[in-house]
Amino acid sequence: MKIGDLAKAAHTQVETIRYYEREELLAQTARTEGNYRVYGPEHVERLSFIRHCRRLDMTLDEIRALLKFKDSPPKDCSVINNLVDEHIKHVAVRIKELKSLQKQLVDLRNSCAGGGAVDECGVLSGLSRASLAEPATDTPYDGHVHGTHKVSGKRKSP
Amino acid sequence: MKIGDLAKAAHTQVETIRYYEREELLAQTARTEGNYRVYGPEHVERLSFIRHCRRLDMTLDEIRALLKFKDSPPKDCSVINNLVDEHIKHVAVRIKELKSLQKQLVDLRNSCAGGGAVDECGVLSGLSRASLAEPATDTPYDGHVHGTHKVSGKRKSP
DNA sequence: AGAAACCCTGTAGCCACTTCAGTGTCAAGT
DNA sequence: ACTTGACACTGAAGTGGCTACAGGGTTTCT
Repeated sequence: MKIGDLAKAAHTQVETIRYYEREELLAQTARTEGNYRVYGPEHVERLSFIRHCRRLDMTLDEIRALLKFKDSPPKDCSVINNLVDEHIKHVAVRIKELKSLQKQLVDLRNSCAGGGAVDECGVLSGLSRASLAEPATDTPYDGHVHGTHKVSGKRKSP
Repeated sequence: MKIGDLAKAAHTQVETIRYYEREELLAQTARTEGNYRVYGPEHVERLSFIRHCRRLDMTLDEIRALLKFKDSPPKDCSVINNLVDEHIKHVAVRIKELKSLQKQLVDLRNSCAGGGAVDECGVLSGLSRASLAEPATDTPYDGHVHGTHKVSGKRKSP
C-alpha cells in the first residue's frame, strides 16, 4: 500500500505520516521504482497505535518511550505503568486548572449588569481590578499541561 | 521605571514584555538617553490586565479585542460579553474532552494484571487493540482548544 | 495523449513565548 | 579612574505537533 492508503487506514493525514518518519516514530520504508513509500499491515498497526496515544494526549516523547517498550519489552511492566500514571496525573491537574478557570470566567461574566453601557458592565473593570489585586500565582508551570486553545494554522489579525 | 521593574510589578518576564511590544499589545514607550524603555503605573495596569487575561487562557487575539474595547468602549457591552461567553464555551468543551480522556487512561491503567510481565500487562495491547477497532473519531478540531502538555522551551531527545 | 490524482522533497508557518549570542549602559564598590 | 556586576538592548532561532505550500515527478483513468 502507498502512503495515501495508509493514511486512510489509520485515519491520519499524509503529511503527518511523513512527519512521523522524520521524527523516527515510524522507520523508513522500502520504496517503489518511482520512489513511493510502500507500507504493509504492520505499519497500519503501528501508526494506529501512535494515533491512539495522541488521542490520549500523550507527547511524542512519551509515545517514543512506549514504542521502545513495544519493540523490546522490559522484564516487568512497571515502567509502562508509571508512564501512564504520570500522564493521568498531568491530565488531572489540567482538569482542575480548567475548572478553576471556568469559575473565574463565569464570575466575570456575571458581573455584567445587563444590557447597559460598558461603564456598568463590570467585565472589563473586573479584569483590571483582579489583575492589580492578585499576587499573580507565580506558578513555575513545571507540569507539562497547557492551554485551552487549539493551534490550528490560522493567520494573525489581517 | 525600567523594564525590569515593570516585570516585577506585573509578575511577568522581561522578554515577554518586549514580545508584547512587538505584538503591539503594549505601545512603544519613551526611552532614556541610554535607549532604555521607560514605564509608568499605567503600563503596570495594562500589562497586568493582559496577564490576567492570559491566566484565563485567552489568546492574544482575544485580548487584543478586549484592549480595543478598553481603549474606546462601544455603546453596549454585548460584544464583550459575547467574547467572554465564547471563551467560556471553549473551556467547557476542553474540560469535557479531558474528562473522557481521563476515563480512557484509567481504564487502560486498570488493564494491568499486577506486577507481572509485559505480556500480561494489557496496557500496550490495550493501546494497540483500541486503535485498530475505533473509527478514530475524525474530529475536525475547529474549536480552538488544545492539549494536555505545557510547551516550555525544552530540547528534543539528545 | 492528456488530464486528474496521487506522490516526492524542502521549506515556512502557527502560537506564545523562551533562549541565546553578542553588545551596550549604568550604579556601586575599590 | 577603574572594575565588577547587574541590568538593558537587538535580532535570530528554538519549542511541539503538526499543516500548508511551492515546485516538481509518477501513475492511473479516460
